[in-house]
Amino acid sequence: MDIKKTHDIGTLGSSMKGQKVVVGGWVEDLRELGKLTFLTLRDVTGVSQIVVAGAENLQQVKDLTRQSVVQITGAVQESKARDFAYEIKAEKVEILSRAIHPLPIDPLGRLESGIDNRLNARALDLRNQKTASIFKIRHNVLLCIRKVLTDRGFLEVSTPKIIGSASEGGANLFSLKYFDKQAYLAQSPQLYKEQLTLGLERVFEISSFYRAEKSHTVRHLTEFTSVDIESAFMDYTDVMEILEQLIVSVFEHVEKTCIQEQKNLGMEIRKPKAPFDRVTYRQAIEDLGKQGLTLSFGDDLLDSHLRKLGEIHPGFYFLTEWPLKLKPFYIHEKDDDPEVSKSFDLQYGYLELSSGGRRLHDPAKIKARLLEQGLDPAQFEDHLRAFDWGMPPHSGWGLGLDRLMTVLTQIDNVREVVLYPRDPERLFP
RNA sequence: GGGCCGAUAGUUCAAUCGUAGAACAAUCAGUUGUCAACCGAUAGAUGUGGGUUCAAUUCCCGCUCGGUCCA
Repeated sequence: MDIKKTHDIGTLGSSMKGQKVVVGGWVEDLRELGKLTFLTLRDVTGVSQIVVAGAENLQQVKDLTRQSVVQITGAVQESKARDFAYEIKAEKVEILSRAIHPLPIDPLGRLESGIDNRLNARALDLRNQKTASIFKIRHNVLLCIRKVLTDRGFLEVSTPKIIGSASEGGANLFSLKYFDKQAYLAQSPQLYKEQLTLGLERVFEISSFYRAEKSHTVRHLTEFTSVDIESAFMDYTDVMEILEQLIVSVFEHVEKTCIQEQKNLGMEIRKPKAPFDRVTYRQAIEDLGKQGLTLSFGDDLLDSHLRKLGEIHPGFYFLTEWPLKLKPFYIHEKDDDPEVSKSFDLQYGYLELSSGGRRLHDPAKIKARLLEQGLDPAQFEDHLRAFDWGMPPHSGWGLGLDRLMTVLTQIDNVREVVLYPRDPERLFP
């Protein structure tokens, strides 16, 4: 049987009256009126109405279920329907695949199923135009990120996800058996991307990373997508600017290109204004002190603190110059204030979207910091070797793509914006 | 790991210590212009183990699963 479509539904129009077409798609809805049946047929490009008449064709669609796959051969004609400018009068109806009934969720979303049911039937959930819109937006976000970074002279790279030693200290790593060796799943491309600056100067990676944290919240996943950049000859303020411009570009791009998706989601994307506020850690704890939350220099900011800061600074802002001791071993200290680091987080309200900074490039300093943090420099031998081969001063950041998606789409739960999310409980599908 | 909330029909919800109700979906009948079609009929459910009670879906405890907040 020939399954060649002559047209995608989105390419049809009322100007094609009388033209014979072959279309294929999923039965979204069907209305039987005795000697006449209307089908609403959807493919990935759009939706159309099919009119079925005649004893033989009616027999074909008599026990047709919603979401079944059909191929229609027919002619385009004018429609009297309110919602369709044209329709297809079916000459031949072929059922290519039958959907069972009942389906585990209502893919039209007329009755909105709970997230657990939808994730259990995720592939089907994508027939819901609201859900599909999220992932069309995600595609456009990725497209834009690649374009912006490429235009800035960054090269896209892929680093290993199976790693032989714990890259930033052992906590929170998934371990796995690698034949007869111990291996781990990478929680960040940090060490690799730093090394790559000495050969490629400016690199970025968009990839999944893994964190074995038993956090069950709307913003944590054990497998998440990270956008990472690392650049030689840039200070932390330079990569902050790149991040800021990237965020603005992403919002602008989606605002312009995803009109229908915004409609489907019932939301409007509004481009944020650059520059974002820059708030130093010292300023932040001072502000918190005024709100009755007393902190000393060196205290980490808890969720409650970040929420309060989020109230003071709604939207995007940078939280900069953290105490060095709160930062990983590879972060550079400030020249005039060695207690403070050349580091920043990009926040959206209370939500941390990105973390970055200037990195140490002097191997002696790195070794000292490793010891300070109770880590064994011998474990980092492979990494440290590269620092003797002409390691340039460099800076970078990692951006949580899934979290950015929740901000962009104004959706609370990060599971909504990931096709098959992994959290401490969910391993299937 | 801890707190709070929850688990009722395929789905989304309601109710009750004593016959568990609706909407959408389904099945059957009718309908040649529907478009979240209409119309009549039919069928379909209290997560799991224990306890209290004459009686538990309802109250209590454990477990499992989910949601959410915190660490």
